[in-house]
Amino acid sequence: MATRTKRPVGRPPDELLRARRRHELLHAAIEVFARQGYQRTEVQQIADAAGVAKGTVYRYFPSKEALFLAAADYAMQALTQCVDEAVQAVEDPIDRLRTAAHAVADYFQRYPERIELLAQERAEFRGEIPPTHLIYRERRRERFEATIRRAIQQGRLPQVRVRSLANALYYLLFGAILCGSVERTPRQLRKAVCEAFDAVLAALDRGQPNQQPTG
Amino acid sequence: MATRTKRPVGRPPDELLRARRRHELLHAAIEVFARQGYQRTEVQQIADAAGVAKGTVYRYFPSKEALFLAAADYAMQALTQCVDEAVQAVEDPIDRLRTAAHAVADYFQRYPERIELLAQERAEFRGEIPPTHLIYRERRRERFEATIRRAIQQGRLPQVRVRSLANALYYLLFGAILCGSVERTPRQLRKAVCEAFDAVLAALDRGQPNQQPTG
Amino acid sequence: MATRTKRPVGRPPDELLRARRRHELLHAAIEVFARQGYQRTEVQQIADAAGVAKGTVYRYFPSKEALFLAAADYAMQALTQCVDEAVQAVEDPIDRLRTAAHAVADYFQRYPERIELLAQERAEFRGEIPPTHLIYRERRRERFEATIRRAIQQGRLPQVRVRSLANALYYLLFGAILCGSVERTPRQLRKAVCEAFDAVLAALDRGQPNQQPTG
Amino acid sequence: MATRTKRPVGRPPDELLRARRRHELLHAAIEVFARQGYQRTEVQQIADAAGVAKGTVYRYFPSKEALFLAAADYAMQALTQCVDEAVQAVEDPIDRLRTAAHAVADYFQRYPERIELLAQERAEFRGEIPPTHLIYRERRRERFEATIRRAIQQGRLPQVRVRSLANALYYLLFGAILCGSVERTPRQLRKAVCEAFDAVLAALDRGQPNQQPTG
DNA sequence: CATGAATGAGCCTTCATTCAT
DNA sequence: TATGAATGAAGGCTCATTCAT
Repeated sequence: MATRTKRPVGRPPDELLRARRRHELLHAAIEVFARQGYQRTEVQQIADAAGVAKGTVYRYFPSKEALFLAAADYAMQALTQCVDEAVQAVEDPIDRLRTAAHAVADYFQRYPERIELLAQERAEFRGEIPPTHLIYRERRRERFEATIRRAIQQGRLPQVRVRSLANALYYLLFGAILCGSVERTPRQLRKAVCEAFDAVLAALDRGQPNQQPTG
Repeated sequence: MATRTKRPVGRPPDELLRARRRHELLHAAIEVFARQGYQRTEVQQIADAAGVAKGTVYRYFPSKEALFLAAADYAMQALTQCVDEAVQAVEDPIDRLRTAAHAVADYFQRYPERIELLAQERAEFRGEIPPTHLIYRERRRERFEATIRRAIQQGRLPQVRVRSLANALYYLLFGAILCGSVERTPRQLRKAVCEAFDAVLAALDRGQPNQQPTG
Repeated sequence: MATRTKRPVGRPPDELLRARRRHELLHAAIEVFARQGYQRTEVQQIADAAGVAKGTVYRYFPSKEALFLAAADYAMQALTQCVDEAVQAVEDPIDRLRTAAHAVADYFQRYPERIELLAQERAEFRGEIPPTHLIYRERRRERFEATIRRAIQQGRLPQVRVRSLANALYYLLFGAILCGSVERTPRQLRKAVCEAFDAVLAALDRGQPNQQPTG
Repeated sequence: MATRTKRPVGRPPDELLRARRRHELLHAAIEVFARQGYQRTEVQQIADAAGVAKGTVYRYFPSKEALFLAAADYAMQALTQCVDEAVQAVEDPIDRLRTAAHAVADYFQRYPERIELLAQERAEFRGEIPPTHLIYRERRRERFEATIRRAIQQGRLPQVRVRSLANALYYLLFGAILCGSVERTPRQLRKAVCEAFDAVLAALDRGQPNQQPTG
């Protein structure tokens, strides 16, 4: 009944507006969740930060929890993208590893709050959902291990199990980010992460000198 | 009202009782906080787990927060002790490092819940207090770096900055514990942590083969 | 934006459209309010049921409350009409009473949800407005009591106060509808209402057998 | 662990206190729910009326809904008791019926608000739970129908189906209470209910004059 | 000292209503 | 005129903390 012309032929403007606002909300959420923690954050504060009414938040995300997880996912996706771009043109496997690590360090120097999202996610939702960062790790694992395998084949890295070494480097990076962000400025964080990673990489590397210090 | 244990003339038993109950409360707190997370845990649940009334909890700890921090501190202290004991008799520096790492892995295999305490502490109280584990790290840093320095002097580890290498190994261990505990049994966790650490250590090590596999 | 039915020169069609839509909204409202209750019903649901946008509802009714009351009134008006039509040609006073009661039963067998409207109206708006059904009762009271008076004069009903008997029969019918609708199918409801009313009527009736069982 | 002497031997005081407060809460709930309706009532208002904090309400009833239903049940139980007591010593079946109806009228003259509870219950929770008053009706049905059967056997009531007549009288009473409470004082309500019931009873009654007007 | 009933601030979520397009 | 995105007041329920017994 009733002949309603829903969504006037071309609908982009609506969709775009909606996407933009969703984006704004995510950014506001990252900012506030990161600064105050999940539990200490009121949805009203995020609404304020985004310049909308509280009810509007719920038009875009069904719950505070969903908003948080979307924010965490957004942050991890952005990180992944940064790393992918940085690594893209790098051929030498050892360089690739270092470049990737430095891209991570750069990212968190630029968005230091987002580290907290990882920590929050783990603490609040452990058990219910697998941490976002581990999901993204799995998606990249194949490529990551291939790089390491190549480095070993080229005699650049010692002959240890690829999986173990890949895990170790991931753990090192992850631990450095989490620990390093405590009582450090973003700049110091970046330095600490790079130094730790580079130290191990340098120590592991045997030969063919084609690594230039980055940063 | 009938059989009430009125304070017996000598005070000591009271002191002992109080210490014992505090101990029980800490264990109950670790157990429940670790299983459910700080925010999702009600003080009543800890009281139940400890077999006391809720009010009693507040006779031993001024607040839920203080109880949590005391529990986290307790867990870290126990970990420190385990590592100290394990490392005590080991002379060879590389062995010392591996032994320490394995002691950490053993500890968290035995008390896997306690990993959550670290994560919770970071997420909930970041900014207000420095994480317990970093405090304990600082206390042991001197000794830790001394071990590494010795290994380098003996030519067992490559010549990179001690501080950087020490940090890197700490980050690696910390990251392995935190990441490794997700979707793994305590046994698998231990294996993953040891493998990652050993892989790096083996890769770093130059020479004098005196490492026996532990565990 | 392309094919928009701009107000055609003569206004009538618009008026008709408006009336039709108002009608559709009332039906949708009856349906949804009856099924879910006033408070549990969202205006959006009625808009959906009517196939219009939520804002449109407010172009026809100033508030949710007004919409509900209009719906209840509509239902009672339809009932009144049914009863009036059924009773129109019936001469014998006892038959008129029975016919009226059966018309009510028929109506609610056909629109069982509408019983809920009566219940809802009473519960939600008591005190603010007199229940619709009592308003309609007052309008018909004169005629109703005249019928009873006639039956008494004809010696068909015992000599009790007309007002009391009229009230009693109304209460009986009203109570039967409200109670009878619980855990009964519409068909069973009709049967229960008719049986109860007929039983009393038969018990009251003295003589001149001209009642045929209806339904 | 910990040898706690829970509930000091005799526990009456606690239990009594709890029962008393539960009682107070029920009365406050009846009062406020009846005056304002279920939805328009805030739990805080009931807490205020009972002189306790909001949290305390939730120590006695798990939810607003449960509180309401408990209140409705309480009111119906009290009604049942009043009727039982009034009817107890009455032998003559017609008298029993009238006495019961008058007891109901008396009860609602005394507690006119409680009528609203019945209306509210029906409106808010229809479908989820059977109305309290119908549950209590079922429990008394056997006795009620026995009385009517006896009256018929004694030739005091006409020979119509017992079940139908019992239902009819119940509906009449129920309808009278619900309709009669609108725009009437408690005193007028009582009068209207009694008159309507007595009118039908008088009209039905054949013979043996042993009914004295009550009230 | 231990208890656990009472407290009340706090917060997520809903949804009637508005209004720019 | 119809739309539906935005608004923000409202309220049920939780739970850390207190304190009379």
